[in-house]
Amino acid sequence: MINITFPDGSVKEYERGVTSYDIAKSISSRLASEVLAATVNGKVVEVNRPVYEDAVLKLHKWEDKEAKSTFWHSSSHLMAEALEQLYPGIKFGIGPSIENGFYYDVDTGDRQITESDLRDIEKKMLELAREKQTFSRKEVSKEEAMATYKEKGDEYKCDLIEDLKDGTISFYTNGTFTDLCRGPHLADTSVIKAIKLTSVAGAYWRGDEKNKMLTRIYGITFPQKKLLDEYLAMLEEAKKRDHRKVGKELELFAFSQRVGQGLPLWLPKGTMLRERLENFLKSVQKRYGYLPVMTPHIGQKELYVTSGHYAKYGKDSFQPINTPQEGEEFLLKPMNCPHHCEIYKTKPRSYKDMPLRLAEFGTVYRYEQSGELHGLTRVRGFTQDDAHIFCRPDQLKEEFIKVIDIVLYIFKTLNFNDFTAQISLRDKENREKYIGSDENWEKAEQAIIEASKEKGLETVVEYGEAAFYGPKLDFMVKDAIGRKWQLGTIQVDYNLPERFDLDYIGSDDKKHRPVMIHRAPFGSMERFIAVLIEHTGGKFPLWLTPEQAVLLPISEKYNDYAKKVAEFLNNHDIRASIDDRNETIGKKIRENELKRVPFLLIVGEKEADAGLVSVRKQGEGDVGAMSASDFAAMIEKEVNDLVKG
RNA sequence: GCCGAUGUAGCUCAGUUGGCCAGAGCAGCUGAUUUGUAAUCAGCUGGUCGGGGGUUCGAAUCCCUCCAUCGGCUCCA
Repeated sequence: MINITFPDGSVKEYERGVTSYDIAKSISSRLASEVLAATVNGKVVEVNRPVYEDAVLKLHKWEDKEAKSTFWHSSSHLMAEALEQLYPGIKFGIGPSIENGFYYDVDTGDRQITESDLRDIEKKMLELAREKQTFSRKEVSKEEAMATYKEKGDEYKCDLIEDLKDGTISFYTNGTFTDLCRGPHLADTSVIKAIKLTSVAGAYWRGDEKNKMLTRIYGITFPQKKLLDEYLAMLEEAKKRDHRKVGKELELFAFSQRVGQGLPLWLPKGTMLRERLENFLKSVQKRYGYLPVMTPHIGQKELYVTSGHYAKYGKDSFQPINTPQEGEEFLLKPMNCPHHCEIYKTKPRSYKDMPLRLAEFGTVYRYEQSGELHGLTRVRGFTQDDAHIFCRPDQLKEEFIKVIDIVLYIFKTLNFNDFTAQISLRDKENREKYIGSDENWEKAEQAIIEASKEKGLETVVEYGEAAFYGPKLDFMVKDAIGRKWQLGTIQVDYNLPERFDLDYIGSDDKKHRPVMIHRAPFGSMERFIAVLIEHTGGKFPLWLTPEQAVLLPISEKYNDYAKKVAEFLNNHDIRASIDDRNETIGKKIRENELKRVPFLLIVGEKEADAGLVSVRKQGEGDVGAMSASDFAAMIEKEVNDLVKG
């Protein structure tokens, strides 16, 4: 007999070799039918795997992420089986579960799978799922595994086996399909009730663009049809918040083929919103002792040769601008730091001047790959809310902490609660990719880790994600459909001060090298606003929104009264306009609601006589009549509360 | 850059297997209406069917090419 410990701490005795399924059944048959995977002594396994020793057990139903990943991983095997039957001779790469579903990378040879084929594959999968195919596990030797795939002619699997250790290799078989796989899997395929293959895409084998491109088929499955419908409905809802769609509807920004790919045009309303954000950050930065600077949009090639960026990105970027002068070359600036370094050098600096914090909303240009451009989140011309902090090495951590404070304050004010903080360090194996001394890297990495810890930031550490000149702390936020984007960034740099030969005179009257921190709390205005749009669905906080209130006269007779009220509100710094079109009040309300105006002020005979406005609040409807000055006071208070937060 | 898809009026979309001057709704303009909390009515204007080339008696529709957009991959100073 063995002892099984449950999550609530209770312990029960079972026969040696009992399966998680049996255990679930001993509790209730309903539970047994819902259990998809189990964690036994910290390892996720299939429910039909026998347990031979005392164990801590957790049974996973659909709600658990362990169950979902098992479910989706098994679904990818099911899809592979369907593909193999529909396209004999197809070769397989990898087929993992992902955050929402699964994919499988396949090499279809001469044939091509396109989106129109997905329905047939889904149908085949459902057919196979209904067969109640079991997933059976078989441990194999490396030699045997290799032989199997050599015979099958599947070079991708051979490539994978190459990297595996003998004795850790297993095959899983469901129906006619056998796959090299660590598992775990579902007990059988019958629980897969709803299937949606979502898209086909190209993906390089092993993520390396030098390798062959395989066909990646994405899909998602559910144990109930209802769950799939809900998922699809949720995606539809998310698409309505897409910043590209909302940006067009609200006339915030636009693109023009003639201006060029990835070069946004800011429309009046978008520009005003952006200016408000800039002013907000400027006022915060003023409190934190930043000094504003401005630098040109171009710089001599020599500037970037000095910074090292030319060697690294020169070929893959916008090419130099030539002048009538023979041999003279300028580059569009891809970042502001070199210019700021030159500002640092305009006069001798003392240790007493440190830290020096130079801030600029600097517009930069980067030739991003055409396939990578995406709305406002990935563009070729954008404005960084940039600043460079030049400080003494002993001030590094403190300065870093202050920057974290600014980022957190901004996120809080704008209600970005769901972010992740990522510390990006060097790739442990490939240290030659980075420039700068080992010692400086070590110091910088430690400073970031310690500063984050002191601020109580929950962080994830990613190795190999650092910039080539230094480690960084990034703040990532998800967009409407779950894609992660980097917003705020804080980066330590020992490299540029070296390259630009920056120094300051210390208290010992000797020259010392300052440390540099690059930081941008928003990241870029473009990307930040894109994410802000998707988070709010275009219903911006009152202090940011382009139009805070629109006056809606019931008929032309009340236009004059509306004008008077609007003037009064404008004098109180409230952004109010009049919709004096010759339309019904119903239509004006509808259209201004669709424009996400927070307050609609309806004025007709009653209001004009009593000197009031009838207030209709976004999302709440009619909230009653009040005087214009009461309304102004209400707005003023709400704005102040939001910004001071 | 790579794989796949898409591109018809300012916007959202119809347009059957190639075949009469390419359609609708919204927006815009003109007029009527003077309105009480999510679409008043009528008329009019608007399209080199993404650009270029080809096949054909005939192309929005088929083929080639370029551009842009969308979903991924790679990249992201």
